Amino acid sequence: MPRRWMAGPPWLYERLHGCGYRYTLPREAVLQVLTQTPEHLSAEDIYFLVHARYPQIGLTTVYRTLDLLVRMGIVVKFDFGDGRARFELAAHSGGKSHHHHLICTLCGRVIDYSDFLEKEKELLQTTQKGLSEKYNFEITDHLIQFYGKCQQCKNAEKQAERR
Amino acid sequence: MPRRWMAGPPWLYERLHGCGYRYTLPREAVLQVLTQTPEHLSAEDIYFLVHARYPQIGLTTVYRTLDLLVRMGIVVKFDFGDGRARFELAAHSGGKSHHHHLICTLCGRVIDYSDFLEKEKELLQTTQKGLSEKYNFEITDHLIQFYGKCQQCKNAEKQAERR
DNA sequence: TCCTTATTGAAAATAGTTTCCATTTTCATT
DNA sequence: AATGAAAATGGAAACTATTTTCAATAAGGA
Ligand SMILES: [Mn+2]
Ligand SMILES: [Mn+2]
Ligand SMILES: [Zn+2]
Ligand SMILES: [Zn+2]
Repeated sequence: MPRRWMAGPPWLYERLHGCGYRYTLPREAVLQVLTQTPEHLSAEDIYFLVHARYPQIGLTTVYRTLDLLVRMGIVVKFDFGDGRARFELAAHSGGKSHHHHLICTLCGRVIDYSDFLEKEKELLQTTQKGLSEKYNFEITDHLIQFYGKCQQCKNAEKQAERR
Repeated sequence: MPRRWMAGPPWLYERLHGCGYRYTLPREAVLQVLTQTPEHLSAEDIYFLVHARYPQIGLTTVYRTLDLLVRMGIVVKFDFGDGRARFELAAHSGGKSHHHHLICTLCGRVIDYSDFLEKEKELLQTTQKGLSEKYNFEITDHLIQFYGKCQQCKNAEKQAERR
């Protein structure tokens, strides 16, 4: 494995070492892919992109690396309901800032949105406070997703009707 | 297969026939299990419960039946992130009324809650309207879930610390 | 009752992810 | 720079929830 020291973001080395982990090429490569694409990549997507430059890196290691990065809070894992996990760089690690997702149930397209976050935050605070009091449940995370039909699929549907 | 006609709710027969489907023992049995347990059962859970009374009914059929009931809107399918789907009777079919879920990330326990629904509805309406205008996305469904630590797991944690 | 067709059950297939384990690599210590 | 203990890797095999296949069976209209 070629040793190209610290071609990745400098904080990665610090971050890994701070947690007692080692700085390795697969970790750098996976993070690089996540940094360069704003899309919601699956483990396999990431594997292909990593593999294009570093053919020796295996799918297993990509899975392991993603798991590590998620546990370290550098990467966020999503489930859009199509049976494969999706990964996105966390906001504070250079990813897109706080947002939620619109998911087309017809074509699987995912749209990031960050409108109405103030209103959302309001609900979340009220709800979190109320629920933690009522159920003594300590809320650490939340998931808000909208499902529906995207513009493209609506158009395609109209086309089909017209014929 | 013993024929015990319509031991299930009378509307099931109508509902199935209305859609061109047949009234069968597996369909009745699966629905019965879902009616009798308010929990969030997996397909396998349901299979075991169905199987206890009707050993000839197979897991495949349980999956198929659940899929059918979900498509008909009689049953709702959830994903709590543990890799297996969960099923719950839809509100208008005799299930619990509209609610969301608190999920303990330590023990997997799921708590139903239906507080703050007014505030939630408010957010949903604002968001749905705004997003459908901005992205021309037609929202048909939403998912709101909270993750965290349940009371029992918090207590267990304290116990562990104390020793 | 008869006949068409939907439904079923068992086995095999699928697909994403995880585990196993022998080999390689990292990096703190010499 | 060399050493060595521990961490990390990659490929194969295992795992697990779910789906597909297909021959046999059952539902229900005629
Ligand atoms: Mn996103
Ligand atoms: Mn519920
Ligand atoms: Zn679409
Ligand atoms: Zn718990």
